[in-house]
Amino acid sequence: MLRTGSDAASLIMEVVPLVMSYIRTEMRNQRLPGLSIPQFRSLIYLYRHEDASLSQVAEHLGLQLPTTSKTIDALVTRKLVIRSEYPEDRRRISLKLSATGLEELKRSRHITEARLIEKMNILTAEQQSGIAISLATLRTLFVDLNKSKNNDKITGGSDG
Amino acid sequence: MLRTGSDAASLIMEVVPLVMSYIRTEMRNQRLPGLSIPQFRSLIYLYRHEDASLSQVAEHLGLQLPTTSKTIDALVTRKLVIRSEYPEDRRRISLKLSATGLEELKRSRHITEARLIEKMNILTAEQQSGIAISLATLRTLFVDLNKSKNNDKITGGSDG
DNA sequence: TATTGTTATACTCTATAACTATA
DNA sequence: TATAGTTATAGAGTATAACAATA
Repeated sequence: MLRTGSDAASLIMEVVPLVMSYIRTEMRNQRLPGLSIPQFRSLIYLYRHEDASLSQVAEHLGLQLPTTSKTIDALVTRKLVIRSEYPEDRRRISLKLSATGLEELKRSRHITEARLIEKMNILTAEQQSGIAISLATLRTLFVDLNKSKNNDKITGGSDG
Repeated sequence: MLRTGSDAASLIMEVVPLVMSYIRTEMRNQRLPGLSIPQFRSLIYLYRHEDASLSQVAEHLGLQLPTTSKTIDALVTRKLVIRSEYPEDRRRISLKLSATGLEELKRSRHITEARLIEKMNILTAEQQSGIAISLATLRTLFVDLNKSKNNDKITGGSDG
């Protein structure tokens, strides 16, 4: 069977919201207040990028600045993120994970991922591998959503 | 490189929200009021399942009944969906796409998919094919979210 | 009693517009 | 003028609880 970009696009439209719905429900069902998905994603970004600015977080998340500001604000209130000044450019803020934030990130990630891993293990090793590779490829396509369009072939994902 | 269910799960947590964010923005940026994602998904379901009940739609979408009720209500108000009685069981309602709903579904799908297809076409044919296969596999894992856990190996996707 | 669906209520996510402070 | 971020406001998406109608 020949599959084209159109098939892949159609499946993205169908499957991504489906899986998203699952993730959202899982995260909400954790005990302790838990993290929302944007909160969770923000923490992951800050885990990887020390001293990020709000704009950087917003761009990575594909959200507007006010939306991101509120999201981060909630995390600061919960003491999961530390917001401090950035002397080199006093318009900017500097964001980083607190020790508590790191713990919460690990805890939350572990619980939700555990359920996903169960599901993945229903699949064969080849299927799991194919999914990992495909998702890494998609990540390269969709990171930095607001950036320019690159027309070269992409060679799969790195990072981790 | 060996990839496990844990790699796949981790990538799902990272990439699915990323792509979701892209889809949401694209759908919102269409001219004419356009469809929200749950509305869009509801129409797709009704396109495939004539005379569905509200519960069936809710289960497919992985949403609670009141949430789904409101979503459908908006579609009925916009005359994209026809809600009628179901004489065999008068507690139920019968939902189906109107002619307008079908048109709107096609239009909305076409616009958003066109952007996705552009992105897919940055990739090689093999990458596109791998993504399509992986997503079809994921679909089989996540459809009917509230159903029992099946422990057999799954053989990829059918349907379309 | 159990099931199907709606209404009431509240909270989160998201956006745009208007604003402040800094460059 | 331009950029970084916040505040104000509004709308959509989601949930739980309480309810009505039917089985």
